[in-house]
Amino acid sequence: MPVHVVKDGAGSNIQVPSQLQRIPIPLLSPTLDSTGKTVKGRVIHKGPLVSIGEDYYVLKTVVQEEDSQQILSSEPSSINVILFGAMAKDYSESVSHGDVLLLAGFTLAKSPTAHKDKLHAYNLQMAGDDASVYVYPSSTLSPRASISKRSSPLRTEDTKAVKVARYSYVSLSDLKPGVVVNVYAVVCFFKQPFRTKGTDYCSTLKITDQSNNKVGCTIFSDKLEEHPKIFKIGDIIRLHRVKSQLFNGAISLLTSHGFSVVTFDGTVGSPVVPRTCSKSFCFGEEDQHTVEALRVWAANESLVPAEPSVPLSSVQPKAYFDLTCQLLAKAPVDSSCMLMKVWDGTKCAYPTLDVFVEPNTLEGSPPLSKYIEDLTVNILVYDNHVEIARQLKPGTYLRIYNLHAVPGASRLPGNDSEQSDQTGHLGFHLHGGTSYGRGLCVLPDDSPDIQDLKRILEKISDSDVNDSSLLDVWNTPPESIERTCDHTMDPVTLAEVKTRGPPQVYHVKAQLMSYLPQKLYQSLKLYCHKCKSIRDVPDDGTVGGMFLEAQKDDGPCDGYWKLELHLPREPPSELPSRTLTLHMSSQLVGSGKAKELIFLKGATLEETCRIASAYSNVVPVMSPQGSMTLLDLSAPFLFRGSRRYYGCKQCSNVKLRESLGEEVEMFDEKSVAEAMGVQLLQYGLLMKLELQDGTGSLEALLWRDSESFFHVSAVDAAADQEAQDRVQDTMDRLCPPGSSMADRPWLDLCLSSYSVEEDGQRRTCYQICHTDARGPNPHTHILPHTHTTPSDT
DNA sequence: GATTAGGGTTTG
Repeated sequence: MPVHVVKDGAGSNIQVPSQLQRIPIPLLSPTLDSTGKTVKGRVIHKGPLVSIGEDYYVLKTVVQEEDSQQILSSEPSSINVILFGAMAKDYSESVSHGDVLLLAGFTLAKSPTAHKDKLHAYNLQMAGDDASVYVYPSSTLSPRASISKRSSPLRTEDTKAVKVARYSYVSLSDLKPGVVVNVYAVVCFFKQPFRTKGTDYCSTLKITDQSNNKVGCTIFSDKLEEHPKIFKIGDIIRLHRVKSQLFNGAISLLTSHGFSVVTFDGTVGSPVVPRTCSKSFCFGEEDQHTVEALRVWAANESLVPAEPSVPLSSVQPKAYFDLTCQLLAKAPVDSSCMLMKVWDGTKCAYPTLDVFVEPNTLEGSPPLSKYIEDLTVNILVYDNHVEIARQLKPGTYLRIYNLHAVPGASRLPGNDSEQSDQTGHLGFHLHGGTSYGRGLCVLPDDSPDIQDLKRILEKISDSDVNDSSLLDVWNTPPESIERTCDHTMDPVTLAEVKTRGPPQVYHVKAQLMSYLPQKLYQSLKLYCHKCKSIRDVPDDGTVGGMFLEAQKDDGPCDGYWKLELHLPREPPSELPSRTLTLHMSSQLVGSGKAKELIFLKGATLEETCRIASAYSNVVPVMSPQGSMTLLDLSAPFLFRGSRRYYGCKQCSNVKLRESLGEEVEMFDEKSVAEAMGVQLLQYGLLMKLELQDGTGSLEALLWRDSESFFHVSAVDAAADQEAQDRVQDTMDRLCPPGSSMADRPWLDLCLSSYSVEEDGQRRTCYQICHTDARGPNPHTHILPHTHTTPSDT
């Protein structure tokens, strides 16, 4: 057989004649006696098998010298090889592009195509019994082969095959123009592949090595997977078959035919794992050493920034930075802009831009809680990056390069109205173009750069609690989570809890030593989603006083349908009778919904409560300048049955219009508040519990999950005696008045730790979550007690 | 079958 395939492994019985003398391709000339000579090269072109008569074939192929950088010759390092007869057929069936050949028994003939193909002036003709082709298939260069070589170094056939494939690498200081070479280097600048005006994607790199030469490198390929997988400066790159050339007076490298690339993480001491799409690449001990040496060299040169990216919490306005994050959701904005919602588990120190998109255009789930929403930032991705962003799946970990934090972004695609209160907020833009390496890429799941991030984000998602501002978590009503501690975690002692840093979730068994506030009504709070402020629920004395104050204003108020009641003052008052007025929106009267929304002017708190029991929505008002307005927002703005609702003084922008309510379909506290420009405050229960378990004691807050802890809704607890009793019952059971610790029950608690910043100091806080204090039979522990409520005062 | 780009901020 004139074509011999030299297989890897012990099964090969082909011996390459050892007495052959190898001639580099550029040195081949007709004066050379080819007897006993060989040529070695890699197949860079394989033509079709051409039949020229019965059972007679011709095939043309091109091989390229493997070690050409060592040859100083004007002759090209690639040569045409013409195979004749059965050998052509054999070759056609057993040789592939990329294989390495050893050719023997050839003759040289003038190449008729040299002027056209710029290859060697002569070609090799392979015919007759003397001609032999030894083939080292590129698949024998697989890592498997090189591993087996390492584990059994005495297998000579293996060694031969690998030896033929061993590459030599050139220092960047030794590059001569016009030569195809292999190099190992450290990446000091890179762009993710971008579309060219031609047919390919292009990666633009700058690389360096121990010679300290910095060399530009341009990689073209129409296949994205063939591009180097570079994630950060300092990554190690190995390039095979790149061509050196002069550009602007400097040497640069360009992909040549059959190029390949492998990259490695540049961290000293980390495992040397090749990143490549290639199924057949050569990697041995020597490569391992080369990578490690480059890592150590780069570390000593301080080429590599300490951190590959910047967390959102450290981002400053106007900065360009790299971000490592997880994609939560995305939505097209227009043809040249895409919205990506991402997070990295840290909170941006500046308010960030909100971007409105139609919910049905959003791919991926919107943030599951107010807390996660507060950690989520909107990134607008423009132009050339949209193509890449479009292919991303929510959940993917990304690195975004040269992201721009734009302060005071005010105009946005898609929604230019209602942005007025967002001026000054940071907007994140991935601008079009690729300058400064601008772009984005997917980080593989096993990337060392995301392992910590993954753990943190999963922990936040699981516990759903962890914030520098504890109150941010409020907006996740427990009934919408329905998540309880799964109790698969082993309980830990309180002493142990205190030794670990946040954020963590623990399962503990503990007793309640004490709690605050002792007067339960003081635990009722009003919370604003928007400005995160929290305030106490005012007592009836304070609210009643505000109603009396509002009565002093007794002016007219036109434009509404009204019913006036003239009431005498309590004797012995000599003041004239006062007027109590029921107003209704004219529009609602017209549409038969008049009773849905009543405005009440001149009433006392007590009268308002009585009237509220007959109408679904009662809004106390006054009209100091002849036009209707709400009372001071310290007072409830709305009465619904026994429930009272408050608005945020800071965040409300009250506007009562005559047509108010006409657009409202269902009248509840939310829609009424919205129609009047009131930012509705939410009720919550806030308590501080002192726990102990024999190993130590610990203060934990009860806030986010207090409603499920007590089986009570906070708004009911503010209005309803029975709900208040339930809270008191629970506390009396956990901490019976006058009891000793021995009498108190042990609780199974789920505890979240999180970090809070106060006056520049970080402090660890704990919150009880996912815990049901009332157990399976909530009504079995009703103990006699006295209680205090807001209306008692 | 050659060409593409050849680092150095959008203008939303």
